[in-house]
Amino acid sequence: MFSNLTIRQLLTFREVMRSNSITQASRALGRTQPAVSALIATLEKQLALPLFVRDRGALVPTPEAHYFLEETNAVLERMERTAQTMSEFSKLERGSLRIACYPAGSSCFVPHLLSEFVAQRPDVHVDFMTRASQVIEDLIASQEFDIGLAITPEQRSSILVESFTLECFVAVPADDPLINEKSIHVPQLSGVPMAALYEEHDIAKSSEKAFADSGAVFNRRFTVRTFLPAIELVRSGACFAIVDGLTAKTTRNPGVAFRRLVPEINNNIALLRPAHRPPSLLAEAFADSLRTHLAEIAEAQSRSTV
Amino acid sequence: MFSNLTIRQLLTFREVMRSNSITQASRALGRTQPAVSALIATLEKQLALPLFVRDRGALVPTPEAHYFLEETNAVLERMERTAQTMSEFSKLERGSLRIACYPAGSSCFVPHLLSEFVAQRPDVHVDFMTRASQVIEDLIASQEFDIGLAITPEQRSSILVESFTLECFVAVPADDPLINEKSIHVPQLSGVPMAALYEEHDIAKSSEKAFADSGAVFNRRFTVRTFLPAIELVRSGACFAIVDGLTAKTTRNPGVAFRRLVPEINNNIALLRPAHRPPSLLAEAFADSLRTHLAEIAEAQSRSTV
DNA sequence: CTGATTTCATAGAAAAATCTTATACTAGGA
DNA sequence: TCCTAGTATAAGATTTTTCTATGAAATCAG
Repeated sequence: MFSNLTIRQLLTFREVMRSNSITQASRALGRTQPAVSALIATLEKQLALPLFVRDRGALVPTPEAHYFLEETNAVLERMERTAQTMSEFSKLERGSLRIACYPAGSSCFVPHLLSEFVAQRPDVHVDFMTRASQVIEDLIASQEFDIGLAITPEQRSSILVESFTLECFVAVPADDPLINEKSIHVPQLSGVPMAALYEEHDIAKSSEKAFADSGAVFNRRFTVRTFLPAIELVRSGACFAIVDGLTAKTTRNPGVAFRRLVPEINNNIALLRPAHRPPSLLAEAFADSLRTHLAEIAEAQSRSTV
Repeated sequence: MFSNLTIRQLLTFREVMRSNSITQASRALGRTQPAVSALIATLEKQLALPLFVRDRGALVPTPEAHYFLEETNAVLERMERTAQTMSEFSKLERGSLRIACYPAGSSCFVPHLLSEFVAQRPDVHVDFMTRASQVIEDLIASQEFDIGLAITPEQRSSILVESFTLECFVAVPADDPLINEKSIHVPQLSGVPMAALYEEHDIAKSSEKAFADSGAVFNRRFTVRTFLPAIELVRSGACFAIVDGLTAKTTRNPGVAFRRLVPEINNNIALLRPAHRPPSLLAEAFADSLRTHLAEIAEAQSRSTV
């Protein structure tokens, strides 16, 4: 019914109303006068009413034209705003990003990347949530979050998983003699007080198994939920800890050093994204950033292993 | 910047979002599938972002597409409403009409035409005002009203005047013997008590002059501002009155009859419209109606004169 | 696993819309 | 009366849109 109306017509009409002249409007729009003349004529035919009365060569808008101008302005303004927003979307200057992250990545790694990512983008909104890895799986599967970082989960059709293998490190107090070792062998930690995650956690299980395999005694002195407090315990000299690679990589505590463990314990973490739904450009971009940095860390660790 | 976007694109996009399929959308829109496919491709290029991800042949909208759909709906709805309104304008089903009318036309003539005019047009709003003829001139000249009906004014460049000459009639009580005359000669009213307008009024002046010219005595018993009360005075037998043609034509009072006056007194009334401004379609249409009926009355009277 | 069906994309041709150039007409000012 | 400024119209060129035909990828039924 009105699908014949075009934005072009509205823009032209608005300009003609502004200048009260077809010739001037044509100049302002960079077109010729007959083009504008024909366009207005078409518009009048489509609306089935005169928009201008030609009074001695001049153009006088009818009351209907004034009404139509108001509507035209409303439509064009909305279009302009929309186009602006879409352009910001495409330039990644606007949008929202929901990120769910497991504790090890939440203290430093992801926040650091995030702050870099949003630095030049004042209109990007971020919803950042720290949860246990198992919870993050669900948050991603249910599409409540765009990007998740967690311990690599089981394969699930509702989640796209990109896994990275990081190595675990030993957190050593700066004033401990072991600080001079390049690598620490499990037997060297036999009986030494340790801070470790609760027993069900992969790293804790792997650690205890490594000790058992080496015939060493795992002296669990502290059980923690995340490695953050563990680092502080280590710093104070109360214990050692076997921590995940991300924590080791991102911790900046002068009282604690990280040394490689022999045999190595691996820890798989993954970038999670909802399947069955295209990502927003922004999510895509930030996922790129995360992916790149995770790959870099994994690469650096595996290289130094060789 | 966005002038390349067309309503057609928005309509097509909306349909594709609705059906989640280019093929179905093309069917719904009565176009071919490649046309829609190309149109969406163009749209994605213009917005510089993907709107759909082709997931195993199916079309899955991106988050940006969902946002764009909301904006699209808002724009299209507004366009639809506007087009609807403009269509109603063109069919004279909607609009507003400001009418200023002098007293003689206000009691019956104009209201009657008006009610007929708006009968099938529930969305037409009317602002009707009764004022003295001199005031009406200004209301029209200042463009506050679209249409005026008043005693014919002096020529003014800000007012378009269409004048009609009506004849004045004698209002006779139904029980008076003069009721049997076809025409009443001025001398027959000599000394008879009369109701007349204030002395400055054209009709009053013409009447007194006619009496003077005939050597008859004008017995002014009542001075009134409008003829409406005069008619009632006549009905009660208190007096006679010489009233304008419009009042005579439109009064439906069984106690009063109207007879032609010899010699005749003319009364010029005019349809007034603001110059330098195009009329709304509605004003134009109602002016047509007024013009037609006034011409009819004038014609009928002048015919019977012959 | 294979053939049929569905869906989207692409290419070239056809059709439609839009623009430009050229020209005519009108009104107002020197 | 001529000149200027404005709009309308016509014809040809250009651009955009659409259609037909076809190919490629995925789903589905057997």
